[in-house]
Amino acid sequence: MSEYRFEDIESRWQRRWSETRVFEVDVDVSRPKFYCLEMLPYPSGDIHVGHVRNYCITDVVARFKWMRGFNVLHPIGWDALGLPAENAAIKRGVHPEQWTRQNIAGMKRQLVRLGFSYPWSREVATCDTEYYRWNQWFFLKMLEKGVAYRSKAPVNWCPSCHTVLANEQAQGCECWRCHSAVEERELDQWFLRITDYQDQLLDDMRQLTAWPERVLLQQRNWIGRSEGAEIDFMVEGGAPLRIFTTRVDTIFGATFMAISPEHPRIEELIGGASGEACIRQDLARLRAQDRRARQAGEVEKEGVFTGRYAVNPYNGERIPIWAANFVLMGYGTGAIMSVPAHDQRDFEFARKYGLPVRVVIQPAGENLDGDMLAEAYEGTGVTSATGDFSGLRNDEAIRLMTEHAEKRGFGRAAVTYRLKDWLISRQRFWGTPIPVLYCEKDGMVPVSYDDLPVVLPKGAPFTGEGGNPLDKVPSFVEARCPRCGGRARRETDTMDTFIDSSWYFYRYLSPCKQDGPFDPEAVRYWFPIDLYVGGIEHAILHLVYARFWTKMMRDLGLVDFAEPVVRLFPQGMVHKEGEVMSKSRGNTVAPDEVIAEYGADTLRLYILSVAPPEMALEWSDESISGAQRLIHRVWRLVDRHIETIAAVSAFSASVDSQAERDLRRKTHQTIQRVTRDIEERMHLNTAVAAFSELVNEIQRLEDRLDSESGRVVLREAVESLVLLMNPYTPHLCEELWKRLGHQEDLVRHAWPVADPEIAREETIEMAVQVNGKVRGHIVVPQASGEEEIRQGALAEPKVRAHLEGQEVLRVVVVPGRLVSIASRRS
RNA sequence: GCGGGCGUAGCCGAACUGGCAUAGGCGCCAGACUUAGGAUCUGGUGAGCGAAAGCUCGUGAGGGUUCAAGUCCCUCCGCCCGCACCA
Repeated sequence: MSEYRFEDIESRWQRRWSETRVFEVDVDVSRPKFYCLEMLPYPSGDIHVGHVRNYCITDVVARFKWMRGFNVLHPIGWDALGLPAENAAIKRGVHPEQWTRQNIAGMKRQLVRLGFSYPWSREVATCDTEYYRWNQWFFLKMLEKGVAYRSKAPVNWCPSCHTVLANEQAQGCECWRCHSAVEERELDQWFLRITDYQDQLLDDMRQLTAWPERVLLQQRNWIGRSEGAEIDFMVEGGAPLRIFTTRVDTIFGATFMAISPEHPRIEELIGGASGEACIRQDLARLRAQDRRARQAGEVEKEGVFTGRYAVNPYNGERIPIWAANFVLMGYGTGAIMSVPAHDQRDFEFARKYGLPVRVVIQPAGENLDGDMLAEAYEGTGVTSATGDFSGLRNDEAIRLMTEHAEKRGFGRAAVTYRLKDWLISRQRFWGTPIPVLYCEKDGMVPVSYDDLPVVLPKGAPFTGEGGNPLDKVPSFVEARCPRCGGRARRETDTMDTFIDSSWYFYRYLSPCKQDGPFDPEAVRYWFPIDLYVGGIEHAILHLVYARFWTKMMRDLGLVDFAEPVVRLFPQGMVHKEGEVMSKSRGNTVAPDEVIAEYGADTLRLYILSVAPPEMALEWSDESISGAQRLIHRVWRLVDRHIETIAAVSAFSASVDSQAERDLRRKTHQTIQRVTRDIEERMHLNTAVAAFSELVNEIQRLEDRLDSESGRVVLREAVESLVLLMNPYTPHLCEELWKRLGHQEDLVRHAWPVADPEIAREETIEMAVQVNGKVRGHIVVPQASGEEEIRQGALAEPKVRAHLEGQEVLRVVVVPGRLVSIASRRS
């Protein structure tokens, strides 16, 4: 009996896969393709079993698709630019590139050790100059089209990361990377006009039928499309003030206006007011309130009267203009009409400052009084006390009142979005240099295409102080203007690394291409991505950017479709001791130790068997022994039958004993189950249960299979098992396959096909219920008719006993399932 | 507050369109084989009652629809995730 030595087996097959380049693929129009993608990992150092889970899922699907005859692209690369490398440089004095390359080498070794089916010739690292040069190329294209632009704007600054952040990356006023509170700064920065695509990003969600609804929902919320109207209120002694509202139907109930303390016109409005100094002091206090708490509505509503009045264009009413902390400059126009009767925020504010509350929408069958209200009424109803617009259903009022504003020229229907343009400048070194120059004479000048790439310089000082190290490299900063040849200063901001990950899946198709970011022919063949597996935390960062990027490329004429990913599959997190496993929590389990003790196949099988891939998985060191045992059982099973099995010829003998029929049936049922579990349902864990059942069944029957035909059946069962398990435990299965006398690599071998005739049960055991309780079982032939089953059920002794003295009211026969008898005392 | 998800044995989890709840694994118990076992194999393992056949209860709680509910509907509880003064 031979021993299962996973170190030998796994290293041998890993070597073979590498030497025979078995996972390398090319465009082959004669075969159907499958593009199986996992999210680009950041090379932080060690991978933990959380990452491993992601890659196990795609590896099972990739190997399965191979065996189903697809031409499978399952590439991997590295999200290799970004802050941690630079922080490591500051801390330890290693260059970010060196740190990154070392980490990549280490992680690559781990991935190879896990036996994943990657075409390594397509490996891409975004810190390769040949990668990021295309970031620069895209940037120049976008600059030409006006998609990239530079603008001064209030932006989010992370004091700990020493750089600005995009809106998406500072949700809840917290830095997505380090969770520091971000500050607002007014800076000149580079943006991408993602807002040009906001409606497409929403509308094209219709195409994303294989994306989880919660991801689409998160994206919809983030884009935050809101339909309403813009109305200009005249300001006494000043220019009109524009507000945005979704409830123009309540405008007759506006009893004051409120503007953000940060509103650009605030100085003008308070200028010359009585008590100006006091007002200014109050404003300063409001502005100093914690930004996050203010945005989250956690601070009490406060404000100050500016001393000025506006005029409601619908009724000519004069209303005071207040500055209020609950009005945010970042949304709409930064000014609102306040309708306390119909908006809870306005209501709270009005009560605090004694401002009038006037009801103008009456709910059906009620007559609300502003002075009596305990809270705002925000529902639907009929307009009242609204002049010419009285007595209308409020949705109708919105339509008519908007029309009125348009006719009179003081307002119009308008749509507001929460999405902001993508701020891509970063004041850090380890990113793609933005390819522009600032000439003393010509101003901002793009680097010419011929001068790409603009390469990150060697020898930058990583001190952690004094801003971006790029600023301190004269050979980088000092340049010639491509237009006039005069002195120019190079832009030292680098790009957000989310740019790198917005299009890497195109680069995989032609990673060495010199004259373009990717080969259009290859895109035509491989795209769209059939399956994209990764963490849910990217629902509105990476995945919105990536969708935008493809649309932008389509508008550049580079691709002819709008959405890159057919099916998105967010895998569940791995937890340990009830918490998400992560480096920052310090509760990671490294695959290396597990592999050293159990082998890669056991780790893979365990991770996949314990929970469905989309659900959270609680890591447990104990239950891994279940996977280990299954592998040992399969190993020994093949081992003890290898000689008898190898001796039998292909299928010939007739199958006649009960044991033979039982095992054949189980074999074909298992093929059906596993195929469906992987292909249709992605229930990768239940397939493992099916493996166990088949092994159990083989062991139960093996002693009764020593005839010629028995050995044939046994061979079919064992070989099917090896084929079915191959996506999960490829080293083991390749080894067993070879021992079983085959030459071919398993990925090249066809997936087994079930014969439904063989898989079908000969007889069916059906439960018989009497008044909802199972009282007996009957065994009927497969082909029984309903009447036959019905008679059998009524004749079953235990059923008869329960029907004693009862009148049968109804008999429901569900063929193949059960019989349900309803009765009552007669 | 709004939106989404989840809640099944001691633990992880099965149960596709309503159809015998608890497949498979872990753990535990017993037995076999063994110099030995943390190896392997076999059997058992939801709760209560019972000598047994069997009966009753049982999918977070309560109600409903149905011949039949883990699954559908209503009310509530708990946990997780997302959004949140968005005008």
